[in-house]
Amino acid sequence: MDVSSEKPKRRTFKGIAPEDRQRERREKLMEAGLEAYGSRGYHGVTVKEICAEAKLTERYFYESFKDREALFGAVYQREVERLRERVLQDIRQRMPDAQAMARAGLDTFFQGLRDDPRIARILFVDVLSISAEMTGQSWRVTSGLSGFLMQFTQALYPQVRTNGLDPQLIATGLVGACINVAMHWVNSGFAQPLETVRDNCYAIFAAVISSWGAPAAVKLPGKK
Amino acid sequence: MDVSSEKPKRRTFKGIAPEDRQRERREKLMEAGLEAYGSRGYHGVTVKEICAEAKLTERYFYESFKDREALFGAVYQREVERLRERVLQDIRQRMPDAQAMARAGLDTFFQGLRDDPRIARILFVDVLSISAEMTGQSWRVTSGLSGFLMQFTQALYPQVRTNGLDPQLIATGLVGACINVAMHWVNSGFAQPLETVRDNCYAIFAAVISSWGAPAAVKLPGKK
DNA sequence: TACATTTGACAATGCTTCATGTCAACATTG
DNA sequence: CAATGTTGACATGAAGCATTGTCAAATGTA
Repeated sequence: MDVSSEKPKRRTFKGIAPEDRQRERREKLMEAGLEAYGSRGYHGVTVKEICAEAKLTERYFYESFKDREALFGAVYQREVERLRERVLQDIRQRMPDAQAMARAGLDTFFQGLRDDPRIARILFVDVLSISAEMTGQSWRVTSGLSGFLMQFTQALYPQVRTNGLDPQLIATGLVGACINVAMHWVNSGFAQPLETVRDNCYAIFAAVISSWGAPAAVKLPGKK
Repeated sequence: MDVSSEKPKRRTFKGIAPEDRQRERREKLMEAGLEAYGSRGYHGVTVKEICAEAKLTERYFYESFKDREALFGAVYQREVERLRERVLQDIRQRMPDAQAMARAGLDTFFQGLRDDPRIARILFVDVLSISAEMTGQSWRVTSGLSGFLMQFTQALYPQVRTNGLDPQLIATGLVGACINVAMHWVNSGFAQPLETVRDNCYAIFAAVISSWGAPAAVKLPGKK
């Protein structure tokens, strides 16, 4: 009896273990999602299109992701962490030279967007217009970035006098400045050289920090 | 013959001329669109819902607007211009005191968003994820704002030395700072007092301008 | 070779939306 | 009151989409 409840035995196929095959499919779907969402936007893309891009069928989509939003969330999360890791690593390498750290962080940030312009749209635009959950996730990410920036400057310049200002708000503003510059830069097809963009953003950072009386970051960047 | 091409004669109804009725319907649809798009977002709203909100039927929607996007575009355009006019007017009134002008402009900007938080989402979020046309429109609006800001500071501080920086990029950054601060402020349910938000944004402006060697805007805002 | 699993192509279902059309009730004019 | 424009409620059609299901061919296992 009980024939209907037999579990099918999973096995290798084309010399690849079942878990590996599934991981590969998931990977292909993530890449396809990055491509589709990053170029046409979340709302302009169907599951079918993603599957066609990944050369898989809908069945495998729902094998790895509950729905369209789950795929976007996974892509978003991965790209955020990739970019964050790259930036953090380059910042750490420049310790403890504050100016070099800030410049390297900006440099890597913009370089990451130029290397793959698709992620700009995903990280800064689409994520805000999908659902309350995704919006909240984005909000936490950028808030975390602001918090990091705040702690970063306060650790570097403990003597700083912020004159009654709110460092968290200032950090939010600086993050917004970078994001807006990045969006316009991407949107313009990278009209300016990377160094120009990085230097101008750094100049805003430096101006704000030096207005707090901190000494190190004042020097304006000369053209190398 | 030719009975079928008879045009119906338009006439008054409930004491109101046909053009006025139509204008009123259009008005109600714009208000309903503002409410719906501003709270649930463009993609979370159907034509039916907007009509229900406006207490009109679909027929009257398509009387005034070609499609969903046209309504959003009209709402966006109107709210941009309303806010811009308010800000410009308050800036003009403070001429030529640069500090007062900048502070008044920021003040009115944030006040406009607090008065009607729905427009924040429409102006800064949804417009970017509808179509290439709407994205371009938003891009032109914020670029125009950056351009205005640039001319504004250059006119006020003609002696300014920007040390090889790109004023257009800096202005883009400053606009982005305001927008990001505004979004987080709205999103937090206006956690900070308006004056705090305004002062902190102004501090970023002042820091950047004073880093260019301009004298007037240096003074940090004391609590009134 | 016999049989079970995996895969791809695609059909089927059920739902939602946009956009247009129908029609009877109501308001206005003459 | 009669004729006609106006309105609201609802029907309809066409399309798109998410999700599940079917089935035969390809592939691995015993």
